[in-house]
Amino acid sequence: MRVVWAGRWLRTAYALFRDTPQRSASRGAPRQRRTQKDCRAGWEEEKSTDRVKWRQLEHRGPYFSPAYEPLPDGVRFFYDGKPVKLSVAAEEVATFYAKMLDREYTTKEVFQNNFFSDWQKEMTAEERKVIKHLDKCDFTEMHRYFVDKAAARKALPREEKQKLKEAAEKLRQEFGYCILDGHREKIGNFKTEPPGLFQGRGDHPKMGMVKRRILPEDVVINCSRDSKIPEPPVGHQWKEVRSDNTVMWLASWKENIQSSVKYITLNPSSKLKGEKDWQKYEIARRLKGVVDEIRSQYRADWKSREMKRRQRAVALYLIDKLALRAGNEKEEGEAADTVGCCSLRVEHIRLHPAADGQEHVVEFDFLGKDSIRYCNRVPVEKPVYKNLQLFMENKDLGDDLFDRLTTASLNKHLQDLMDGLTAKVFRTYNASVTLQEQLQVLTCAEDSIAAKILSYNRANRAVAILCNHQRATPKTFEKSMQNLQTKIKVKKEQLAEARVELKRAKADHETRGDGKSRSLLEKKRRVLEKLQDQLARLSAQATDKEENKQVALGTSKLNYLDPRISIAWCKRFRVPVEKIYNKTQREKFTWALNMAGEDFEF
DNA sequence: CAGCGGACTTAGGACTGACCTT
DNA sequence: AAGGTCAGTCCTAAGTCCGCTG
Repeated sequence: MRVVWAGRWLRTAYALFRDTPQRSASRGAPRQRRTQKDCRAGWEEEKSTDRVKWRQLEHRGPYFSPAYEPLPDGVRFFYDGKPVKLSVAAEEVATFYAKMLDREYTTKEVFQNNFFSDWQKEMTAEERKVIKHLDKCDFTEMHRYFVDKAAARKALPREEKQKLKEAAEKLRQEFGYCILDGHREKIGNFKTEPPGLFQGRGDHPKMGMVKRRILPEDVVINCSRDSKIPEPPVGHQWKEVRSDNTVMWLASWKENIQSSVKYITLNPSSKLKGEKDWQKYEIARRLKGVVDEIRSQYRADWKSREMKRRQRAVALYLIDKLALRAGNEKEEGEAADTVGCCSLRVEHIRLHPAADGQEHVVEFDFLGKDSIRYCNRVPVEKPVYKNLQLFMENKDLGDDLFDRLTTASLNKHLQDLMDGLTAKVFRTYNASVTLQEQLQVLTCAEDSIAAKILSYNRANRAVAILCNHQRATPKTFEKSMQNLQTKIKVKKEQLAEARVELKRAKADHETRGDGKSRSLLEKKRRVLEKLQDQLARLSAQATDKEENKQVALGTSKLNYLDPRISIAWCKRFRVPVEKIYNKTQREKFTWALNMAGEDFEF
């Protein structure tokens, strides 16, 4: 099987090269990842060509958040009604809290407890003796100070604002770029994360903990040996300088909340990131070629005698059909309680023999990534239903649904089915295929550009819904919807008026029949047409807005939809690509922009 | 050979600033 | 000038998956 797919891969790559002769020479196709088993003799070569990410890397290191500036004397903190002058360290942490005072987040008990306990660690022994309870602390004067400061900044005269802007631009020019293999590339995040209070999403056990300041002494620099090594800020030194060209990051440090590593990395517009993006979609396209076979296999496995195999087959069905995430295990108490497919628990599903006029309905209700709720009722094939029943037998609500399955074992199996296949590839594959199908179904060649864009957004929306990409209803939604409706109403009135005028002009022309009345008639006709056009555009906008209220389109557009599908669609239907992708998005998808002709098929 | 940490992708919300109206 | 609105940008948390290690 491997050999067959390698052949397919080469053909695909070749086809891509032909589309883009100008790029192929410099870029090269993404390389297929090979396992040692496949090609033992070629392994050394693979190591040098596949794992190596760059030959030259030079940059300025991260830009550090400015040192803490103590509050002016007039800004006081009160404990139990009395002003208390805090030590600098304790004051700094207090300002973190004070800045957030108006956020609902800070009222949560976990947040307050975590904050207070971490704050006490920064206090002097004296302060600890006095400051015993958070509810006796009064940060309002501090809070007001920061609010005023923000307002003052906003109210700055134009020239001052211009100066600030120029300073920021200078900083970006200085720190925001690196040289990678001779090319100047944008860096994604060139600043270290400033200290503050940790804000996890959902019910996070660590919310409110103090995220400490990052110093050069925490930072590992990664750059090429012969490059100009970045200078640490005066009086400081780097934790380490290394030259590891098998990784893409420029600098890293360990963060103190989860003790995970944070990185300074390239911007998505960079060549290296672009190549990886391309590679991701090529893997998804290879899945298209084998997905039928994989589907028949997991169907067969629903009847397997081996429980492990059955669970794997049912989980894979859910991942494929519902675009669920893999669902790695998480350490309890370290993060919010969220799940994906493999980590689903009995409490997260309910089985209905019949519901909504359909048979074998499974109701899902769980918190997924970012504690976004996944709530869905879906009819499934009977053997799936029966298997789920079986997996739930004699279990408690808190038990794992798939107790014999891990993401590692699932991915290992997938790897055997297709080189490079993992659970998340199904999401990419199904998202892209859905976009392509929906565009096909929804687009009318005769439509106006506005109507075509509405169709595009609808296709995009179908994917976002599949992937459960939600957003909070924008705070100004009601208001802005109302404004739009008013505009529509006004436009309708104008339209009615224009109709009357056209009629009048028509009658006038019929009686008079001269050139002047004709040109007036034509003019009225044009006005009417223009108004109709504007109304159609507004209505489309309103529909789009309403349907999009709680759906986030950006995530799928940026991460799941092969840009070549959209670009091909734009070319085929004469929609300017700028209507679909803004400047940043076009930069990210540069790799695809010239590659996809109008006949590109995912 | 599981468990863990590192590296990288995916994610939603906050913030910003350009543009428009009042 | 002030205030409102919105797209675009920034931010960093939270996933996935891999490779190393004991």
